[in-house]
Amino acid sequence: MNFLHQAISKAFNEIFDHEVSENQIVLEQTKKEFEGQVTFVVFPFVRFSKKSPEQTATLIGDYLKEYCEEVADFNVIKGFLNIVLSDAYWIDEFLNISHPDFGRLPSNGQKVMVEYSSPNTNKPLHLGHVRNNLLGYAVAEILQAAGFEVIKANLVNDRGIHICKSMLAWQKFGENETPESTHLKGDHLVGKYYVIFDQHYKKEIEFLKAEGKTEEEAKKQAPLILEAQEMLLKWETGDEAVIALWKKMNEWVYAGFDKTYKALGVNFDKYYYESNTYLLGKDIVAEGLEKGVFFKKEDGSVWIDLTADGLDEKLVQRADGTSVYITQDLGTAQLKYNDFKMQESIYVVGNEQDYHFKVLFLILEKLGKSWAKGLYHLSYGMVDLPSGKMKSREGTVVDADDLIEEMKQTAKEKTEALGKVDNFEAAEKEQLFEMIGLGALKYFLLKVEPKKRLLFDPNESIDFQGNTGPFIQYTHARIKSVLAKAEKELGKIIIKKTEALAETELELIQILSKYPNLIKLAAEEHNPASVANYAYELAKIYNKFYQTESILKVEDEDLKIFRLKLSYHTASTLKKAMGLLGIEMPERM
RNA sequence: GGUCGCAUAGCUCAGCUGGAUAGAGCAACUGCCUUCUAAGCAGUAGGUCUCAGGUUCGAAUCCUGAUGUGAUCACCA
Repeated sequence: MNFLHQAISKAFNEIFDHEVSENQIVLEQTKKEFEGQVTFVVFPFVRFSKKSPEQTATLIGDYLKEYCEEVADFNVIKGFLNIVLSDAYWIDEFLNISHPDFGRLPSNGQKVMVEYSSPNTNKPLHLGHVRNNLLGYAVAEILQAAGFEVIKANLVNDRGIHICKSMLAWQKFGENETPESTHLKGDHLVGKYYVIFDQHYKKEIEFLKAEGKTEEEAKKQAPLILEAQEMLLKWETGDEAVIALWKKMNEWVYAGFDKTYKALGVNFDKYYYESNTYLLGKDIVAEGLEKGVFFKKEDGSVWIDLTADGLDEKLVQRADGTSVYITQDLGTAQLKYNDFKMQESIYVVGNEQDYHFKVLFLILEKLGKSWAKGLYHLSYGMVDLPSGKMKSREGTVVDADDLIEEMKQTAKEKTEALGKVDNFEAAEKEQLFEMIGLGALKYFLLKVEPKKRLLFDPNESIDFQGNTGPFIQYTHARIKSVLAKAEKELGKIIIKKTEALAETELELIQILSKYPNLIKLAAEEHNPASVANYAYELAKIYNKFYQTESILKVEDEDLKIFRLKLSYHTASTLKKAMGLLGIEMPERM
């Protein structure tokens, strides 16, 4: 639409003798109820034109119609200049869409890291992690499509008191159970012992309280927690038996996670392990002290004063010299940068840690790290149940593996009920159920803006109709089915289309031509939801087209080929867009 | 209590950087399969965009305040 900006700018110059730069001119899409495709709102400019809005718009319209061959007509309603572009223009636009590289933005030479998933190794993944994984993956894919070089990173939280709890419980009550002996996924087995720990721990607390201790005392003095803490110390000193147990159980968890990751279709280029990074950051603490950014209290603990920035004083190193959470994050941030020298670094982490990241980034900035401005916390809302927050101890978590399995099952039931897959091979059926089930789940989680909290009702199955993944998948399969019947024609080169474009054809070309800009915006905003919503819009418009115009049965050969090509590019754009969300598209369903 | 989010149809959500009569889906109701896949299409009904001020030609959108709701304010991660 560049030519319109130029022409309108020129029009102001020539008609009203006033400079209006091109970037002051905002064009928007014309509302459906009016004629035209592009609207220019003249209200902000009437003070230059010194004419009524209607007159201003009409004068500009006349100018455009005369000097722009793309402008076929216009109409003016109040201060709105609605511009009708010629069919020739839109056909031309369609040829752009047909280019094989359409929608893949050229490399911008920028490197970005997306850290996501970052699980604890003491329990299996739940629905909240699923949202995190899907968001991280999608954002990474979108950035890549927008021309960035992307590194997907996973910072595994593999050490600490939580894993010691599982280890201890297994040691005490596990009777040498293994994933093999129990046929449990490793992460679930370890998670089981995390729960067992908690149950025994609670009993001990009750016991101590019965002896007259306060809740707080009881929590600190329960033998199990003391033993777990002792185990952590042994781990830190490299005790062989503890390390061996730790390795064994972590391996179980990783094998389990790998399955879940695979089922979700996510992947990583780089793993960081907290057991390797938890000691990092002390150099940075020293650096901060030297620069006077940090200060030391009498007991030897190190702090930063952020009260001038509206935050609090924050501890960055304990009196005994050990690291706290933020210490290692400072170190890890530096490590990541040293490894990749990326311009941007995104942390996909829930909004419960907003404050932490605000502090982390601010500290790095105060330390004068040139790369600190490229840090970004992609904060997303929690996934809540109707009963409130998910709590592992109360058994109200929605387990990721269970959910994936249920989605496949539901997909199977719904698909078989429709009776369309009776002639499918068994393997193709299975693949299809998986695609549809996961498509429904992923779309459900990604169509909502990340920062908004999400409500999931386990009693109400995720929809397969309307604004859903399966609807878009269905549209794709439908197109593929038409195309399969016209393979010969598809090879033919376009297109002399002389007839006027049908309304739905025009709408399709319009939305398709917006795809590259959509990718750019979605990348800037780190927002997969806009890609999801786009795919839905596109599918909806296509279905309208499909319903109102015939494709294979039209007499006119040129028109038929045009519509086939239009269908083809719709399918491929749907597939591309949904691919960025990690959603696969079936050839038939 | 301090700080930071969020608030749009009964429910779940869009709303393109301030524009025209605020849009979808689900749920409800009505039509459309001897015609390219009905997981579809077309239609009816459903709104004081939480409230009150302000900014301006114009506000769901920006500002201030209130209310509701969530997160956070650990020498946990």
